[in-house]
Amino acid sequence: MLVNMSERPYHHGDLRAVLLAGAERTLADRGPAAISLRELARDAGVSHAAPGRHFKDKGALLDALALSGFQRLKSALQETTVEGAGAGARILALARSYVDFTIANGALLDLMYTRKHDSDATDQLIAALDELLGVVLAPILQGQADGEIVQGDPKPIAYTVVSTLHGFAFLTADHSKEKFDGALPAVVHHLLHGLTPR
Amino acid sequence: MLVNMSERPYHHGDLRAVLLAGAERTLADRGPAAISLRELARDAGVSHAAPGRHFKDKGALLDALALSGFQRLKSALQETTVEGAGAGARILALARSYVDFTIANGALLDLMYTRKHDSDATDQLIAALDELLGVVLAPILQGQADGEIVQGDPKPIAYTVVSTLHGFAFLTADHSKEKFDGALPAVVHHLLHGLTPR
DNA sequence: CGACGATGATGTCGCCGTCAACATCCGTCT
DNA sequence: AGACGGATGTTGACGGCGACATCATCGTCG
Repeated sequence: MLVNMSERPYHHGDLRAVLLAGAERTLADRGPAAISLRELARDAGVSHAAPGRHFKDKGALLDALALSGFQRLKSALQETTVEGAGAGARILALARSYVDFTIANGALLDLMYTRKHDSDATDQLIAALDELLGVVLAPILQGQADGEIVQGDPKPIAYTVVSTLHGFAFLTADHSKEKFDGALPAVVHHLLHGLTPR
Repeated sequence: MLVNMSERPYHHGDLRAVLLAGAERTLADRGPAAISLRELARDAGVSHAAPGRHFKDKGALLDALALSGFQRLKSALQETTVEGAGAGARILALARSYVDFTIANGALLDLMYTRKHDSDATDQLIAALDELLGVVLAPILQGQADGEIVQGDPKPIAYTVVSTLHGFAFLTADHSKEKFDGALPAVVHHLLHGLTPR
């Protein structure tokens, strides 16, 4: 099972991963329309049809890319641990992570949410999104147990949080970072404490 | 300046609009990747290079499509007038409009937010998004004047509202309508009254 | 050691976007 | 009126692309 990484034998040995990495690079550099299987093959030093062995068609490659994006986003959110802080601080930290990911991987995030609509991996991608929802649900349940989050069905609460995070990250990615980034604490504050006077 | 709409002379007379309409149709039916200038030209009964007279390249057509989407979304939100109701009802109505538009024009909404990232019409598209922000800002100012919305800088409040609307609409479009649609009133309630106990 | 499945190479097909060169129409200026 | 020029449409060509069929090579396992 050993692979010689310095030479270039008949079999590449790592082609699938190289193609995905190259695709993500062009995605970030020149947009999704610039992703070309043939170009990726050239860059990998492989024939123009070789990618077909690893991805049924171009869409399958994009799906794999989107899926890896969901996994990384989920990891980023899960690793956002705030030691001993309250529910508000936890949600703010989640929001920061989401925004950071969006800024660092804007085009990838677009792809993640676009591939879901027309793709034969829709089910997998929606499942990945549901896992994201789960990551947000946990701190809410904890917050309810601690009396820091209002009681009631936690799912609509999670929807509210996820909606706001996602929507705000989108605004941040589209406009210049400066314009919105400073607004994040205020937005989370309004999310936590409401828009109506108390 | 009169145009004969029933015959098909050398000059089409309405090609630009026909191309846009056809593109939107394929976008909704078969996704953005299925949009082909040559196919649109065939459907319009015109030569394969004719679209080039109206759109510098394919990207320009997609930009025009996205821009028209922003204009229609803005109109839909502006026409969402709730007679004599409070700020909460106004925001709920805005949310419903946004969700309705998303469900009816999911692929178009994707395009609207994707073209912004890599396009030479980025400025126009961002300006269109800013106008959307303005549509939400107005009811908030009104609500503050009426004492129904918490005082303070209205912009972060508008960001919060827009973020939640956009994010929730996205969730609704991605998952099945049934799963999320019923949650809209609860989400708006949490947005208005906050997540922390009062 | 031989067969087989996985992976890659080569060649081909049709479609696409774009451009250049040419044709036609229409409003406008003289 | 009539010529001109800009806007719009046509024709032909070029290179790139995704997909497929066919052949070549490799590693593995019986």
